[in-house]
Formats: sequence, C-alpha cells, structure tokens
Amino acid sequence: MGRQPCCDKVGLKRGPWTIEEDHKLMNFIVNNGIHCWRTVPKLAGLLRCGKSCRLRWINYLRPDLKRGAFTESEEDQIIQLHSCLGNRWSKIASHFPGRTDNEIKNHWNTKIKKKLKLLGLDPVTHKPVEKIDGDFLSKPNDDDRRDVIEVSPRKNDEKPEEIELNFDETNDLFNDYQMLCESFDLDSWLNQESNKSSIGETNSIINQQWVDSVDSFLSWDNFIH
DNA sequence: AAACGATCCAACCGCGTTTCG
DNA sequence: TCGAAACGCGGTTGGATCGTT
Repeated sequence: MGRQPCCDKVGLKRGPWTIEEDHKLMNFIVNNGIHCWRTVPKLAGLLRCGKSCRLRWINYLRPDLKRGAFTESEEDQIIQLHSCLGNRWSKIASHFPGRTDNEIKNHWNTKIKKKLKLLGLDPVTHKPVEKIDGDFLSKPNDDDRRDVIEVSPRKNDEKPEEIELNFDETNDLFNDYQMLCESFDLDSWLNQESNKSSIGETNSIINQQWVDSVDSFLSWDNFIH
C-alpha cells in the first residue's frame, strides 16, 4: 500500500481560477498554512486537485510575489545564471525572491531568447550561432554582416526606425557579454544571496505582515486580476 | 471597424524524484 | 524493502490581449 491518491480527477474544475476560488484558497492557507497539498482543496472547499492549488498559490497568490516587469539587472542575472545552470528554472528563480520559476521561464522564452538571438548568440549554449562544433562557418559577406533591429512600430508605408548592427558591433556586444559572464563569480554571488539575512526569515516576516493585513488591503469584491 | 497575426502568460501535462504506508 | 502516490520541475498549450493591415 502506498499513499492515497491525490485526487480522482472526476468532477474537478479546470481552467482559469475565479476570484471566489482564489479567496477560498488564500483564506485556507492564511488560517491553516500548508501541510499537505492533497488535503488543501477538500478542506478549503475547492473542486480542484492539490496540484492545481499548489501551482495557483506559488505562481499567483503568494504574498511575497514581486510583480511587474523585470529590470535590466534582473535580466542580466537571469542570463548569467542560465549560462551556468541551463533550464533549471526553479534553481534560477530561487535567487530572485518574489519571482517564480514560471515567470522567469516565460520571460526567458518571450524576451531574453530574442534578445540573445539579436546579439547573434544561441540561447541554449550562449555561444555565437555562427559557431558549429567549434568551427566557425565561412566568413559572412557584407549583407550577412548586418543585423537590423526595429525599435519603433511601422506606420503605414513609413520606413521603420532601425538600429543597424554590423557584424563587428554585434561581436563587440558579444565580447562585452562574455566579459560580463567571465567576471561573474557565481559561487560568491550565491553565497552573498544566501547570506542575505536568510530568505526564510525575511519571508516569514513578510508572510506574517501579509496575514495580519490581508483582509484590510484586499477588497475582494473589487479585486482585479 | 473588422480581420488577422503576433505576443504574452496562466495553467496544464507528463515525467523524474521523493516520501510514505 | 518495495511499490504507489505526492511532489516538484520543465515543456507545452490555449486563450486573452495587443498591434497591424
């Protein structure tokens, strides 16, 4: 005999969460904490599986979530960590208090990947795309030595405002990026992050403050997703 | 104003690992 | 010790929104 099943999947709700469901889940966790995700939906009165509740809490409802756009320095750190850790999003996210692995993964796939490609870098290997198995392909001709980045939307027939990066400029950017990566000491940075007054301690304070004030600052009737 | 395509992101799926009976 | 379920993670999807034609 192993554990009891997480859920029977019959009659369970799927898809986007409603405000009412969010409220139920938050109220339950605020009052009871998290001990076993399997029991959470049942005790909270939700027709969801524990897995779905866990995801909703982690990615959306957690009080210590930092919302808003990623800053440039956050992006740089993500790139640096990705070059060391690869697609281990939860590991990367653990160094950004208030950011979720899902959020970082989405940001990587929608923004940073493109940014690296524009720099002529392979987002997987962080190496120049011209390079295959250690050998550079033939020297690019003049047409190939230009990357064009549109920086403003086109209006009708108007010529788009563009930044032209020739091959040498792209290389300069890549060199800068490599220097940044080389000068980045992952170990000391990780130590520094973990020494920051212990994140768990900080989070518990934040949680407590949030729990104390949750009903006063959240007007659920007017809650906007 | 409508149609279409691109982009974003919340949520789901499936798999490997961990935990428990 | 073993097997089944829970957990956690990374990949993928689908719907909402935005921008362009």
